[in-house]
Amino acid sequence: MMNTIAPQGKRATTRELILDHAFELARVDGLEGLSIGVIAQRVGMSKSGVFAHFGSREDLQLAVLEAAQLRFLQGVKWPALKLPRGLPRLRAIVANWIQWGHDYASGCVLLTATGEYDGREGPLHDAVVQQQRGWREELCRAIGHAVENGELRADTDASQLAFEIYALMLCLHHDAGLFGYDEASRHARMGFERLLASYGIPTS
Amino acid sequence: MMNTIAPQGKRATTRELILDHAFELARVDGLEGLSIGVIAQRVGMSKSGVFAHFGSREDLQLAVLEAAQLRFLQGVKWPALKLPRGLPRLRAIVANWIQWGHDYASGCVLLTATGEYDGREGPLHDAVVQQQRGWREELCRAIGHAVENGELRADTDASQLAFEIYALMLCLHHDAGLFGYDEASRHARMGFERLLASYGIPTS
DNA sequence: GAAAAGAACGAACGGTCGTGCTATTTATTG
DNA sequence: CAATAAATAGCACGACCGTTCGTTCTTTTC
Repeated sequence: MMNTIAPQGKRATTRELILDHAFELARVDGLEGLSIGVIAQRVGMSKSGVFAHFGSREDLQLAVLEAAQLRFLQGVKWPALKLPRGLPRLRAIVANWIQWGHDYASGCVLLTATGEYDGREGPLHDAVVQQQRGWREELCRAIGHAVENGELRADTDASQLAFEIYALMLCLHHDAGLFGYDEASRHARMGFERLLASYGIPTS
Repeated sequence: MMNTIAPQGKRATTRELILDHAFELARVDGLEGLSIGVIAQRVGMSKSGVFAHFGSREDLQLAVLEAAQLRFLQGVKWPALKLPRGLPRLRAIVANWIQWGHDYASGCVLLTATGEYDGREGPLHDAVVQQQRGWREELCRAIGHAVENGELRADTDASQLAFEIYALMLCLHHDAGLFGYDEASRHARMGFERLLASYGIPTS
């Protein structure tokens, strides 16, 4: 027989186990600080055993980056999709994002990665750019729905508002890591409310 | 005789030469990516020659961090001090900051450093925290002057506005590195104007 | 249960890292 | 110019890096 219990092959299972530990390491040391030896130690495997799952260190880094994005979407985007399009969903995205900032105040792989690869070339740079561009577009789309619903001013520049929301979240992570999450999240929340008030329909 | 030409001892001169090259390297690879061997190669010295100027790699990183801050203050803060306190100076700070984002779009040592050390411990973490805290306080002070002058609303929360300004600058660097400076600086400038409009005295 | 396939191990390679040493060269002083 | 001090070079060490390769152990297939 083949699979009595395991829902997926052993290969995929340990691969995810490796990625779990690699993800935690990358949160602190960044993708560039990842070391196959250290990962192997944490997982309880040999270096070559870990290495065999990814043809190279770079492929491992790419896999960790992808895993990080998956977790971000799971925590921020997907739950928000359950809410109706427009302002409710946009609010949910931001709320989830701020919560995400709490869980990962000690280091977010995605943000660290942009800092590590924005001035370089290669597959990792490209992956980061594509990831960031994609998420920004999703943000613009959510804003667009709110405009269509008449919940935000019709002349709203979606990319501008997306920039400003993203800015708040960046600074949230920045401050949460350095000064503490509580004050940072307060600032972020207030900033977002101010944004909505500014871009919202004036309640005559 | 001693110093015929050289305005300062040879030691200080080559030390600054080393820091120049190290600074450029750190812009791309971060402080954690600095390597004494690579620096020595660029400067045209031996590894041990470079090493002798700083007792350890960590001290070199600290020196680079300090040099980076010096340049930031030179480019952003000091020129703004020539303007009168209040809104003019605050505007100058932001304008210089945005310009700084242009010159260093390919990587800012200070920002990279926060990402590298916010989740760790040690002298570098402490130095980064102190640096960031100091600059944020300066920002709050500049905002406070504008409030005192009656150029911003009396109920302005300086730390909140400082957060929002800092957020814009963070996202400027973020986007400039990934998507290009021009659009990013447009967004940052518009965001700042919107902030001033929001916190400013309503022109009755 | 035997045979084939897959996964992990262990050792080793070439390379780079930061860091000590000891010379040797260069600059400063009397 | 000679003497002294400072600056740099050269070399070696131990540690870790990513990677390769052949072997061993475990799992799947017949």
